Amino acid sequence: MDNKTLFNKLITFTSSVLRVTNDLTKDVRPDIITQVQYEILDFIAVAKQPITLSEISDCIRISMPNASREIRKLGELHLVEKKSDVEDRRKQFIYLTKDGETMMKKVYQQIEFNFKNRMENASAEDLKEIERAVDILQTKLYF
Amino acid sequence: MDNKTLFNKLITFTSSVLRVTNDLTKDVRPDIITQVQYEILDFIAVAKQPITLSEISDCIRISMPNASREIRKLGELHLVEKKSDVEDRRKQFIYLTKDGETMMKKVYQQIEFNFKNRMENASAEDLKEIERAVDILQTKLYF
DNA sequence: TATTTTAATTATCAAAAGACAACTAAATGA
DNA sequence: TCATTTAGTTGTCTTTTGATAATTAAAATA
Repeated sequence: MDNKTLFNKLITFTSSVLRVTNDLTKDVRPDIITQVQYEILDFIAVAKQPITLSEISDCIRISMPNASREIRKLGELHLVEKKSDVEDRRKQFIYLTKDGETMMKKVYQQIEFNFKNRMENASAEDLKEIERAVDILQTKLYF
Repeated sequence: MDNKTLFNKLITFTSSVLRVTNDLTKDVRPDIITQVQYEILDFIAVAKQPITLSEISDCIRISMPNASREIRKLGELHLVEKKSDVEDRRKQFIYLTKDGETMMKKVYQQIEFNFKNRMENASAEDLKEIERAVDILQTKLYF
C-alpha cells in the first residue's frame, strides 16, 4: 500500500476521530468556561506536568496575549494557579487547582460514561484490538 | 486490560490526534475563509456525498441559523452551491463548486506535504502497521 | 555593564461565532 | 382540510476569540 492511499485514509480517519470526539464530549463542558478555556484546561489536565504559558500558547495555537488573558480568567474562576519557575523567573507554570481538577475529573467521568455507552456492544477481543491499534498509532504516528 | 485503562489511553490519544492534526494543518486554511467555514468545507469534502444543511448543523454542532449564514457566505464566495432535494423540497443539499473543490484539493496537497515531511523516517513496515491500525480503529471505534 | 532577547502582561480594537426570536414554505398527520 | 412539525432563512444582539501595540521584568549575551 503506497503512501498516497494511507494519506487519504488518514484524512477520513481524522475527520472520524473529530466527529466521534465531538459526540462523546457533547454537553460535557461546564457553562462557566468557554470553548478555548475548556481546551486549555483539557491540555493542562492531559499533560499531567507543569506547563508554561508559552507551551499552552504554542500547542493550542493562541497568541501569548490571548493565552495570558484566558489563563487570568481561569485564575479568577479559581480553576488554575500560576507559579513562576525558580530557574527562570520569567516563566509561569500553570497548574490546575483542586477545583480545576475536580471539574475536569467530572468532565472525564461524563465522557467515560458516554464512551461506555457507545462501546457496550464491543467484545473483549474488540477492545483488546482497539487498544493495540491505539498503542501503535500513538507510538508511530501521533508521537 | 480493562475498560478504564483503555479509556485513559483514549483521552491521551485523542489529545495527540488533535495536536498532530493541528500541526499538519497549520497555515493551510486560505485567508478568505474563517475557521468554521473551513470546517464546513472539510466536512463536505470528506463526506463525498450530498449533505444537507441540517446534517452540517448537527455534525459540526453549529445552530441552523448560523450554519445557514455561513453556507450563504460560502455561496457568495462561489465555494459551495445549494440544490433543493426533489423528494423533499424543504431540504437543501450542499455541494462544493469547482472552485470549492480546487481550493480544498490544494489544502489537502499542502497537508499531505506536511504529512510526508513528518513521516520521512518511517519504514515501509511502519506505514503498513499504521495503516492496519487505522483500519481497525476506523471499523471498531470511529465508525 | 549595556544591549538584546525572551516570557508574559495589559489594553484596545476588530472580526468571528453563538444565541435567539420571528418568519417562510414544504411536508406530515389528525 | 387544518393544525402541527420540519427544514431552512433573516435579522439582530452578545459573547468570544483574534490581532496588535506598548510595556515590564528577567535572562542571555556582546
